[in-house]
Amino acid sequence: MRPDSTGRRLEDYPRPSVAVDTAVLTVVEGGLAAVLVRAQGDRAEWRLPGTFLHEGERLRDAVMRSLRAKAGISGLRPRQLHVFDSPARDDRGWVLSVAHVDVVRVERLPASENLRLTPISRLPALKYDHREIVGFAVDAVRADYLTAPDPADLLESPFTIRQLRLLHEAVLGESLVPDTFRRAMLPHLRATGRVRAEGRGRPAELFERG
Amino acid sequence: MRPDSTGRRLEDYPRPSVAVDTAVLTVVEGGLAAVLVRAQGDRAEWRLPGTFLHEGERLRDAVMRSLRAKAGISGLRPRQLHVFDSPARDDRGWVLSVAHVDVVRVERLPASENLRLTPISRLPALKYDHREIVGFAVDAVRADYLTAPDPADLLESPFTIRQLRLLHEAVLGESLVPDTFRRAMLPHLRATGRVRAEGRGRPAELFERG
DNA sequence: GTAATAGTGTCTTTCAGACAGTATTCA
DNA sequence: TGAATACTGTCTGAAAGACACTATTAC
Repeated sequence: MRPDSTGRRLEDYPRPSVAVDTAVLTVVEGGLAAVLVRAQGDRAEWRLPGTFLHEGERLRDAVMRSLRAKAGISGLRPRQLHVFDSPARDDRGWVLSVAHVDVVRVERLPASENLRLTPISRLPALKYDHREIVGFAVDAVRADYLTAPDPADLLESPFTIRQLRLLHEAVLGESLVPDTFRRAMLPHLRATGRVRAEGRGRPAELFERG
Repeated sequence: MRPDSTGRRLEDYPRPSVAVDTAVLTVVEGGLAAVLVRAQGDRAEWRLPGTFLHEGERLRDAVMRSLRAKAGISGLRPRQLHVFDSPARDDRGWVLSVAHVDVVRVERLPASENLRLTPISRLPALKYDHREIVGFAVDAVRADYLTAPDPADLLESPFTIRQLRLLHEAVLGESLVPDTFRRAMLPHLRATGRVRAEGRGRPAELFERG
């Protein structure tokens, strides 16, 4: 390798281990929930799925690999959140963690002994700074759901505006005014002309993302 | 060091070099400008100030150190933007760059042969992915200036609302409606009771961040 | 029929933008 | 005095929230 502007070569610099840790969020029972994993031997220590970066690997590829390996999930669109860099954050040594978030449909989560889906309001103690990562993830996803209809593609298309509103209420953790929500979302939706009955009452029109 | 859950030890994992690169932004002549530096021997290659992480060093400390060493700036509040991770982004080897932004008053920038202040609309070719970093930085700073009065503390306090508006217009790169701007900012300001004459016309009331 | 849900029309409130009118200073 | 800038008050239009009314279904 070539020397840099200070005359030193790349190998002369200390190098941290770099990990990716991902908050996988989904919606269950009217609210956001996070996927937690635990190591085989450890009954109690829950954490977010993560892994160390492989040689020359891109961060999003490492995220996908860790989700597949640790949680059996095929990730979709991991999004970078923040680098956690406290020198003492990992007792094994100097480890930087690049936190990510990915939002997936609950049906894509496999059942497993070492996997757990927990509402974000009732998270257990998590290893490292993983609780903080969930906080970053929730903020990021909620910000997205303020403006666009179901940006994480959680709803099967087509859907009714009621389904869409219930989903947004679950993600945001607060109820929305139906009138205002309908008016805000209609410009971003395309009407299919078809309708679907949901229990009692007049069947609702079906829409697609526009 | 202790082995991790897979039985491997930290040193068994490949480790990338980790750099920090910082877009230092300021306001000159009615618009945003970025600080560019060049290495001693290189007449043409401009880049953002940056450095490699030292052993156990925190990212913000590395940013402060690089600004002091490469540009003679005492940074203020560097903010993390994004990790650039393309394996080919640095021809010296595998280098991750954690991009940052810091906003400083133009008076704090020293004059130097190897330092240049360039309006963001007329950036020259930059090394690595540094042009993209400036883009992230500009977006982040503009988002801040949409809601709060001078969040980067560029204006000496106290200031008039006209001064504040001209600053926000410079940062955002667009003119603002004076009436609306005044109404939006007043709740976040504290009146000092004093006034200041700026050329002709009725002197303007002076405010502080509230 | 009644209850329940979907969708439409309209009223009120709020706020941004426009603008007129007043206040205060310099030339 | 007139020009320039600061500030205040009011009008208009757009959008959110509230709510009444109609439409369509299950029971």
